[in-house]
Amino acid sequence: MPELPEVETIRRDLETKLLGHRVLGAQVLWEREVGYPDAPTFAAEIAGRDILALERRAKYLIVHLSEDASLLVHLKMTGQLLYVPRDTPPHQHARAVFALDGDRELRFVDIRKFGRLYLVPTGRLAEFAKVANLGPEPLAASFTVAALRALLASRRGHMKPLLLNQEFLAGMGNIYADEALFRAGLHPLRSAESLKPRDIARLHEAIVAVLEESISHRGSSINNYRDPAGQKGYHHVHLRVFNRADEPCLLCGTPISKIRVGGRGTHFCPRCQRLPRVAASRSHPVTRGLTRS
DNA sequence: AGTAGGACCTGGTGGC
DNA sequence: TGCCACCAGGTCCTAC
Repeated sequence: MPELPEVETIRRDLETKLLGHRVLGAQVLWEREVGYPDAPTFAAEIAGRDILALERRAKYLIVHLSEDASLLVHLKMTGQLLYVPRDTPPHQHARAVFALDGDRELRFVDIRKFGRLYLVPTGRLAEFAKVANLGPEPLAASFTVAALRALLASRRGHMKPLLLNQEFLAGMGNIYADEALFRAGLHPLRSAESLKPRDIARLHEAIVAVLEESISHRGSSINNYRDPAGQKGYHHVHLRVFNRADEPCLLCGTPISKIRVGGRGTHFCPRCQRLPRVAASRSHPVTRGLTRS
């Protein structure tokens, strides 16, 4: 599941390989993965453009091209962008192939067909709905404790779904939401309005730390994530709660709990991430038992 | 504004 | 061994 650290790793890798090169042509193998414009137009329009820059916004990879066009890629759960020699045998799950100068190809491989490609005018990128409604970047210098406090001031509801909301904060997914809450000592069902200044400061530190640590390990490969060379990241061995249900907490030894929150598998330590009694009875009457487990 | 549930998809897994 | 139900999750959509 590519989240911010995985997409950032891909961006950095591809930047060293793609800058200054040209897209000779594109072949769309599964038309529904092209979100805009229609697939034939997409393929025709991208041909002949030079690659000027690579940017990441939330979980989107943005490839800036010449003549006022940008390619937006969302990998969703199983998407991969593979940079390979042209004579590499075809991938079974390739959904689009971009021919590049220099006998290379960029292949968009996506087992589950959830990923999306968009080709939009660079000048109108900011108003493109997918980008326009995104919240702040957690690794930007402007994302301070005060900024997080301001974001939280107008929010209610549980912390886990809030961290997954891309309009609240851009780039967190299921893995790093669980990891950040663990690191901050906050229960996933903790209500946003119940956070004290001390909690917000810890959460801020936790969000930045888990994302930066993961980037330094080239992301987490729980299932399908691969970098442009087809290699796994190695941060998943450093995860403290995600995918560790029933295993001992690394801090206190208590078995990690797994519950469903907002329809998502959610991992936490019932001892290190206690739900305050008041918040428990007010926001979620059944959760008091969960803190014991 | 929030919550829930369905839709989109396929591969892997566990039960029988 | 084979079959099948079910699960995984990012985002969008609808309904409440």
